[in-house]
Amino acid sequence: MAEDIFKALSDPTRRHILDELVERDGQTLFEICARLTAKHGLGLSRQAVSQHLAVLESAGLIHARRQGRYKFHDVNTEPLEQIVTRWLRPDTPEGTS
Amino acid sequence: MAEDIFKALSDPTRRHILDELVERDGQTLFEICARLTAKHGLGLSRQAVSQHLAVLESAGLIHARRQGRYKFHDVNTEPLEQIVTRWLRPDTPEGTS
DNA sequence: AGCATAGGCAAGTGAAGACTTGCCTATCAA
DNA sequence: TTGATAGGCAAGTCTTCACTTGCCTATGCT
Repeated sequence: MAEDIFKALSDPTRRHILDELVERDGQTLFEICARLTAKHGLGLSRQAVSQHLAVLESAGLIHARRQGRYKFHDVNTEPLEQIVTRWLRPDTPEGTS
Repeated sequence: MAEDIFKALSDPTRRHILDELVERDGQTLFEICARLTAKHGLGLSRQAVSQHLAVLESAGLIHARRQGRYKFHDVNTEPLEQIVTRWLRPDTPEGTS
């Protein structure tokens, strides 16, 4: 479960999606598709991005909230702190910002 | 080049190798093999570990120094700071510990 | 010299995963 | 209620990658 975040980060497209959501939170699938194409030159199908979002969500890196026919995606960078406490600052008592 | 660190971190064995080297720096290939088997229950061939070390080195996460017939491996966690500045603390002026 | 140790190179196999295609469901507006 | 929009599901393809196997080089010891 905690190991899923590394699998999630291993794909460049998923990292671009994270970049995109950090810059502008709460985007829908179609918005993310459009911005990936426009800003990063990635010609991806909607399904491809949808699957990437599923991976990111199961890793806990984003959270999706449904609202009508829209589904908004919010980032959650908190799981990334594991990387810091695992290798960068191993002696940190697990809860220090 | 900077993106290689994510590919390097995507494999569980490579993460265990990092754990091992953070705990005890400067190990040889055979030492790492032995400790992966003993402490993590991984039955890997020497080549497998060697290839993992190559990936970690090309990602800049470890540095190898040859000495006689031994080759010692040292960790370098500095590339991991990119993850922090990319998503966790994006406004950090790129050089603040 | 000869043998053992420490490591490297390269081709082959098998599985994981990124992406597509085609079809289906749900919400909203006219 | 019809049509358009936003999203989901389930194969199928094709590439990447982890690992093995077999052989080769280099250093050190006796």
